[in-house]
Amino acid sequence: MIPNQFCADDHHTCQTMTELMARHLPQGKSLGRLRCYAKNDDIWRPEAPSDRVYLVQRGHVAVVYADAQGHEVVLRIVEEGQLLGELCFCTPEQSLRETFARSTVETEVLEVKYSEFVNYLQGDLAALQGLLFVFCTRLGETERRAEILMYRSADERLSRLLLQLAETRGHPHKAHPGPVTLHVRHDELAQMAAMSRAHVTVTMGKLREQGLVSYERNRPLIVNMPQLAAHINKS
Amino acid sequence: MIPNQFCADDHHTCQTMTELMARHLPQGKSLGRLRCYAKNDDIWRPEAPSDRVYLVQRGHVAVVYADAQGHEVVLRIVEEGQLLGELCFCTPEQSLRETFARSTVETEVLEVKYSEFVNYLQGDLAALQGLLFVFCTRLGETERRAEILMYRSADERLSRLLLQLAETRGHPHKAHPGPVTLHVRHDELAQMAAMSRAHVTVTMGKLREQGLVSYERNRPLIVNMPQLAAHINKS
DNA sequence: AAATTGACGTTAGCCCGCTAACAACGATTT
DNA sequence: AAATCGTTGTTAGCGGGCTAACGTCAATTT
Repeated sequence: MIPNQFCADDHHTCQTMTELMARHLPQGKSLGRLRCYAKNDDIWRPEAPSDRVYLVQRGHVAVVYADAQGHEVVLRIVEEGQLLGELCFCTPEQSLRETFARSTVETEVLEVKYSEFVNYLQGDLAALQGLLFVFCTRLGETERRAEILMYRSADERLSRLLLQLAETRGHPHKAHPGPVTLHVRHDELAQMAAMSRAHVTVTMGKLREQGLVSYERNRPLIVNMPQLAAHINKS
Repeated sequence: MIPNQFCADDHHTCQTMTELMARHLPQGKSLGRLRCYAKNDDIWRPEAPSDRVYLVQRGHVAVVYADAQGHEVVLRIVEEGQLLGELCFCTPEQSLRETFARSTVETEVLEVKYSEFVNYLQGDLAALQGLLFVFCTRLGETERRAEILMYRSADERLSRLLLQLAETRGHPHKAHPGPVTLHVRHDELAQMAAMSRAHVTVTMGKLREQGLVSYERNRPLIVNMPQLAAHINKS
């Protein structure tokens, strides 16, 4: 009943569980409809009703908030196997999304009507557990994101962001404990750390000089996690 | 089964539900133990195990993160009737909290061991629904907080923060739609908006000149919500 | 091969917000 | 009444990060 039993003692296992649950959710009943999007397509726009949820099958989706001036900030990146949508039972069908959901690469999603999703959940206790996992993981990530943004120096915000990204979506290097690789551009980092792209490049350059990260043109970013963690605790 | 049925179409109703659920959670079984704290007491510290959850009966609790230099940021304010604790099933008993929970006024909390909490949830479907509500509300608030922090100008961050606070914990003025009152100090605003206290005072002064808020020494803060919302959309 | 595109790199100048320090004022304590 | 405390108000000076505008380099397109 309570997901605890499925869960080891680290957060990473929990996140894996979340993805598994999400994968199992609708496929048994062959719910929904498969949709494909090219890079930079909008999956929804602010004026769209939030009457459906999505399961990302392949690719990445950024949830983006844009203010009146068109200033955009990335609220979240949703990856393969994860749920996408306002997962809130308080503001269902009638209300509007107030964000963009935009594919950052070529992406396939399974689109499920909200009412069908709810029906499915009602009949399946395991699905409810899965949903608890999703909320749990999302909340943790979002709190961490907010924590990062409260730091005022660019160095600190960027270092902390890289650490979080490395922990949540980094691919470890063949059994080495330290470095993990990330695929992320400077302008994406800028939107996530609330900095300008130019200053991200400058700051990343300094981190590279210190050996905390390494990257080159068209090479993945390698984050040296233990050293970066140490850097944060004494800056 | 699905909380949707309990829930009207606005977020405020949902939040009320959350509090009601939290109130009903453990009291039927007389779980836990009542504890009292004076102002500025620590309910937990970073090195404490996260083996229990709390229900705030009276008062306010701030969840605070402090880095190595003692720089403190307020992650959340938990109010009367709300759940306090790492509500995550992934990192239970063994792990440590990495934050402070500190009463901002005289506070009473009901302390419930994590294992008892889980037992209770296993037997009570309504409690599980309540938990879903809690997650839902928390996630929404936290995302909004992160969104606020991504803005770079002090004016914008502070305006948006005031609007959020007014929406989530403002007391409306006798049937007037516009202004709501808040009890919050400048240094608290500073910690939430990631600014210095001095600059909060300066910025608040400007907002006051424009008639968007009004306050005086030892008077509650009055936020003029519609005008403030308009101010944001054209700054 | 040439042109175009997309991403990283660099710099000058400016402005915002921080630090630090102190003043003003009300409330509470002694 | 005097002193202390907590909160808001104010300012000078400085530094960090932004804007804007370019340059560089590799990959892709034509």
